[in-house]
Amino acid sequence: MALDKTLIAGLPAFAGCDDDALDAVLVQARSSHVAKDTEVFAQDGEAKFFFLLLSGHIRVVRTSPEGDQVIARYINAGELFGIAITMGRSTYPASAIAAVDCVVLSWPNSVWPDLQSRVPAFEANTYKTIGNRLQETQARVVEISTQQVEQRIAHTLLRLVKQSGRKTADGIEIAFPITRQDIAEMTGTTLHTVSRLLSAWEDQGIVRGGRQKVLVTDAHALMLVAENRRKNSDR
Amino acid sequence: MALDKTLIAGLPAFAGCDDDALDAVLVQARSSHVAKDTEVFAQDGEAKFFFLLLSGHIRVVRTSPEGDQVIARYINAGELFGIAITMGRSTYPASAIAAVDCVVLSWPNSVWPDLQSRVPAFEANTYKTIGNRLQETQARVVEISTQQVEQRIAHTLLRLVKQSGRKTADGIEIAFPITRQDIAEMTGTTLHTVSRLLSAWEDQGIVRGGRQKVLVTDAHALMLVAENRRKNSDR
DNA sequence: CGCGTGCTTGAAATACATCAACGATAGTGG
DNA sequence: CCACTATCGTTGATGTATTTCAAGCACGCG
Repeated sequence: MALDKTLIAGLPAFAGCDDDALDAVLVQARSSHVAKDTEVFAQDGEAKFFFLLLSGHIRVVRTSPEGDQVIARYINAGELFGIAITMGRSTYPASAIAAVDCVVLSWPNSVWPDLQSRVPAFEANTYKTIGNRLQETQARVVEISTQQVEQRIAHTLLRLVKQSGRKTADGIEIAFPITRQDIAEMTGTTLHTVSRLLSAWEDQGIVRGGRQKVLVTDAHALMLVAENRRKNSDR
Repeated sequence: MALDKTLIAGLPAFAGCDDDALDAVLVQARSSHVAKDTEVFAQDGEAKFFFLLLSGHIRVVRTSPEGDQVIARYINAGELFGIAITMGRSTYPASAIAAVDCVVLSWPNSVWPDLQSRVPAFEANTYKTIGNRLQETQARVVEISTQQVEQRIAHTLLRLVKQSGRKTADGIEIAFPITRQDIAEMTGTTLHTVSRLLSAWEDQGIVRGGRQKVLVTDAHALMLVAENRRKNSDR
C-alpha cells in the first residue's frame, strides 16, 4: 500500500518539495513500528538505511570505548536521523533507541543518489540538518567547557522543554519519559547531582519532578539559573 | 594571473576531480596572504566567502556570550574552512585566526551553486568534510563528559601531533606555536592545570615543553596516559 | 635593556563525584 | 488483587580532582 504524502508534506525536511517530489520520495520508503526501548539501529552497525521519525521520540546514544554512555540528542517527530550515508559513512556513529513507541519511515541507502538528483530540495534540507547538528554540538562543547553543572542542566532542561515540551495546567513538561540518569548523560554529570539540583529547584518552585518526568513550572526562573543571574539569597 | 592547478590537485577536497573541474574551481578563486594573529573572518560576521588553506595553520575559535573562548579546531594546509554557506548559514559560527603566516584561497559564496553543479566531486567532498567534523565534535563531547583532564590533554596532544606533527631528532613536535592557554581552551580546563601536567610529563620524559612549543618524546607513554593505563608507580 | 607575554608552582578553596543506604514507584506474576 | 521485584529516585557523609588565588620567573622582541 502506498504511503500518503500528507504524512510528510509540511515537514521542514521537505520544505519546497512539490507533490511529484514527495511521491518520488515516498514510493521508495517503508514505514515501520518501533516498540519502546527497542533499537532502531546500533552504533557501529552497518548503515543500510536512513530514517525519518513520523511519531514518537528517539534517543541517540554514543557509547565510548570505556563503556560510558552519552546522549547525543533526542529526535522529535518530523526529523531525519541515521543519515550516516549522506556524510559518506558506512556505519552508524551512535545507537538510536525508541524512548516511546514510535513510527518511522526508512529508506535503503541505495536510493540516496537517486533521491539526491531527483529531489534537490530534500537533499539541501538534509545538509542543512547536518549543519545545524554540527552547530548545536559545537555549542554543547562550549557549554560543557565553560559552564558549571547547574547552568548546564538548566540549559538542557530549557532546550528539552522548548523542543519537546507539552503544555499542562501547571507548566510545560517534557513530552517523553526521561530519567535523572538520562539528564546526567546529556550534561556530563552524575544522576546524583541531577537529583540534588532538581530537588533544590523543586523547593524553589521552579520545577516539579516525578518518576521519569520533569515539569517546568517557572521557565523564567529557570532561565535565570541557566544564566547564573540569581541573587545569592535565592539559593 | 591564473592560479595553477598543481596548487590544489591531490588535495582530499578535490579527490576525483579531473583537470577541467580543477580549472573551473580555480578560475573563481582568489588567493591571499594572512599575517600571523590576523583574523580571516570573525564570529557572527556575514559569511561572504568560503576558504581553503594552502599553507600555514589556522585556529578556529568560538566565543561564548559570557566571553569564554573555546578552540573548535585547528585547520591544516589543504583543508576547507569557513564553509558556513554549504550548511545554509549566513554568518560564521566562529572566528578563524592565523596561527602563523598563511596563504588561503577564497571563493565568494555566490559561486557555490555553480561549483556545486559543475564539480560534483568537490561538492560531495565538502559534505564529507562537514560530516567528519560532526563526528569529531561529538567524539569530543563524549571525551569531555567522561574523561578527566589528564586523559583529555593527552588525547588532544596525540591528535595535534598526528595531524600537525613535525619530526625532529628527539621526537615529534607540534608544527605551529601553541600556548598552554590554547591547550586549555581545547580541553575545557585552565592553563594552570595544563602547565602542571606538562611539567609532570616532562619529569617523566614523555614530553618537552618550551615557550609556545610542545615536543612529544615518548608517544607510546603518552598513549598509556591517554588511556589511563599507567601503573600507579609511574606517577 | 626593559617590558610584555607566556610559563611555573605553591597554598587554599570548592564544585562535584563517589560511597552508601534507604525510599518510592510501577510493572509482573501468582 | 496483592505481594514481589526491578528500576528509579533521594539524600547524607566523605573524598578528591581541579580551579582559583597569588606570586615570581623566563624568554624573546623592539
